[in-house]
Amino acid sequence: MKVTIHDVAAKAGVSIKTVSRVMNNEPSVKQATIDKVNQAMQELHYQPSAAARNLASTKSYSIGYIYDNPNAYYVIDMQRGLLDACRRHGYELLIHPTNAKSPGIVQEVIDLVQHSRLAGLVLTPPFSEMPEIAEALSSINVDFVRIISGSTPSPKQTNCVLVDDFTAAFKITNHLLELGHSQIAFLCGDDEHSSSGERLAGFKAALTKRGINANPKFIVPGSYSFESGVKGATQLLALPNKPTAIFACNDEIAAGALFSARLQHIEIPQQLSIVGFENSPFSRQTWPPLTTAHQPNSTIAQSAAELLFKHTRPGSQSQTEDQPVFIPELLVRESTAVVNS
Amino acid sequence: MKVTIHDVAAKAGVSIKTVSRVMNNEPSVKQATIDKVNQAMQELHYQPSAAARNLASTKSYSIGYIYDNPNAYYVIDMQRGLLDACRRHGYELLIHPTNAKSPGIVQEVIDLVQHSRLAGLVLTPPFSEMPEIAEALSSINVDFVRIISGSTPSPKQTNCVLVDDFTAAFKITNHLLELGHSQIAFLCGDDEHSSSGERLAGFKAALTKRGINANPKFIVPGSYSFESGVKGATQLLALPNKPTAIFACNDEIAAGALFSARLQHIEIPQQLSIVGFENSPFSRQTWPPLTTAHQPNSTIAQSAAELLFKHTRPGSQSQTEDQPVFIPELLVRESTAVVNS
DNA sequence: TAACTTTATGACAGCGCTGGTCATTTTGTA
DNA sequence: TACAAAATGACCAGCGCTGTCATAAAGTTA
Repeated sequence: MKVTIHDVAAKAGVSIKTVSRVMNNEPSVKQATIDKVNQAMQELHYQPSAAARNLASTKSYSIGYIYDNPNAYYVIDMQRGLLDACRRHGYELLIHPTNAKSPGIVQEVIDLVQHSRLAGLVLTPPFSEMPEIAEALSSINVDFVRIISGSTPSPKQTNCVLVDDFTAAFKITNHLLELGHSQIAFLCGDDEHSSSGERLAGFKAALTKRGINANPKFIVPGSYSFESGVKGATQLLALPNKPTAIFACNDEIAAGALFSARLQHIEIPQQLSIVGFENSPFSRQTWPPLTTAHQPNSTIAQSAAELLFKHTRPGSQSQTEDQPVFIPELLVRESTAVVNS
Repeated sequence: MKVTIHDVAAKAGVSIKTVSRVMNNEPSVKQATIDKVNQAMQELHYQPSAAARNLASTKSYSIGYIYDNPNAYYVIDMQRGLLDACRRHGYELLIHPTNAKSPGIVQEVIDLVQHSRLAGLVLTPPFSEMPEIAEALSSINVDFVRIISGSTPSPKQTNCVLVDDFTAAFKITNHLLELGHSQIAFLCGDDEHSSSGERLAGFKAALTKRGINANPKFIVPGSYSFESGVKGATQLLALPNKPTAIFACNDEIAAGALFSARLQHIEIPQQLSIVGFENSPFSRQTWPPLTTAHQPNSTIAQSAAELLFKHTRPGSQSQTEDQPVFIPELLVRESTAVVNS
């Protein structure tokens, strides 16, 4: 019925303490024993009780995920990845949607951590980019992993999982360049999100490499929303020399741009190519479906959780503090075509 | 530092057993004692250890939300509502995304409940409509609340929160009728989801009331997906006598229908009106934005959680088993217009 | 092969609380 | 004043796990 550590121990023919050792990958366990125990755990579908571990141990077995992201698909994917990692390690996940801009946010986070005795926290934008949160967490000695935009592991930014928006944007831009476009506009996301800056930098780098210098009028500030895409594209398409392609900082913006183009009876992709970023379901449900960059959010989340567990677990000391890097991949669909000059 | 039940007992000058009695509001405790203990708890900022209680007690202090819904916005809204209710009552929320069609799903749910010692479960479609889940849960004596499609509280279906898809669909159809449409087609969602049936029934009822009998060719089976919408609409628009309006069972289907119409250069809403259902963000990000029905998911979720707590708490016995009913509201946007005959 | 050092494993006591069983004290009532 | 009823405490087991320390198995040396 309910399988406990005793069942596993019995099945593996060892003591419960040894099972515990394996779970916590403590040293001094023979490989053969580890295998035996692992197999028993698998066969019995054993799941350690977080409650019991929390009670018995000084350390805690739950981690938190704080978020304030309007993109539900992103959040759901993150949750799934975190949950998977947690299940594997017998941790619990505490989700905490909140408002990042609330004045008492730092205290709120501290209270949450202390009250729920969290082992650590996973932070995504905007929280991962708020220095005050990182400071507060450090000051109360709580582990956390940040998922941030960046291309190169830096020794200063430890405990991070990087999403290489720069390189992905570079590749997307190259795709456009290869289709013959040179008049490419860029619709920015929110300034506060560094992902927007990274993507813009990748965009510019690709242009520069081809000897094209970006037309300043083609770089439109905005935010990560459909509305912003509509507005930005409308502005661009009113220009005397229109761009032949638009790089939108995410799929929602791209969908907005698409919308705006439609309003003006501009055919996509014949008269205008549009690319998005993220591969959110939106990108598949526009007409035409968007060329975009796929971000493996669930995998990224898992990786973040694993990193957190590694911190928390003194047993498996990581030699070098590694910072996984994920590069979103170009996904060509029907919103881009050879330039029509 | 950490204050336990012993500290409270000492401060209040009673035994730990009495403190425990107060916390669990067991009978046979004098009011004066209750007050003394409560005061001690307050002064010490005592917070009972959820871990210890969960471990020691047969009852539990967390509820679960099992879901398998491709619609991330729906899930996020539900989570938020549940979380709010949990916070108010000092419960924890355990989220469990899974695959409803997996063969071992019933066992999985049972394992989850037993392993995590859940006080109860909130079920949304498709789980809320799976009799085997309800039976399994009843058999192991676990409380649960189902969010289901239905218009009238039935004494048989207890512990339910109802979403009145019938009435909402009736209203939407009326909107179309008022615009002069009589040739209205219906794109169904999944057969298994009763919401699809309810919406279809509401649709038919509205037609019947106007003395129109639904053309059987205009009722197209399908599923809750973009692809299904594309397919269904394509089929409809190939008919010799095309419909002048399409009622899609949800926004995704509607988006697919929109897509299909676009492919055939049919102008929306001039040549064809399309309505969706749900008011998901999709519906705002199509061109044109969809007329749809808004479902207050977060509020519905809160209501479900409250109902669950009421069950769980023997203290506040509800006189009549109430079944809250929510009616999604018509939201007119630009995908519908007066019929062009 | 004895003597000794490592390594691997097990026995056992708790973590903070609940739930049960009785014994005891404090009330209320006739 | 006597007695039943209500309120409280004392005590124990145990939830499922971890931490500590003792012990057994394996490896090493002379």
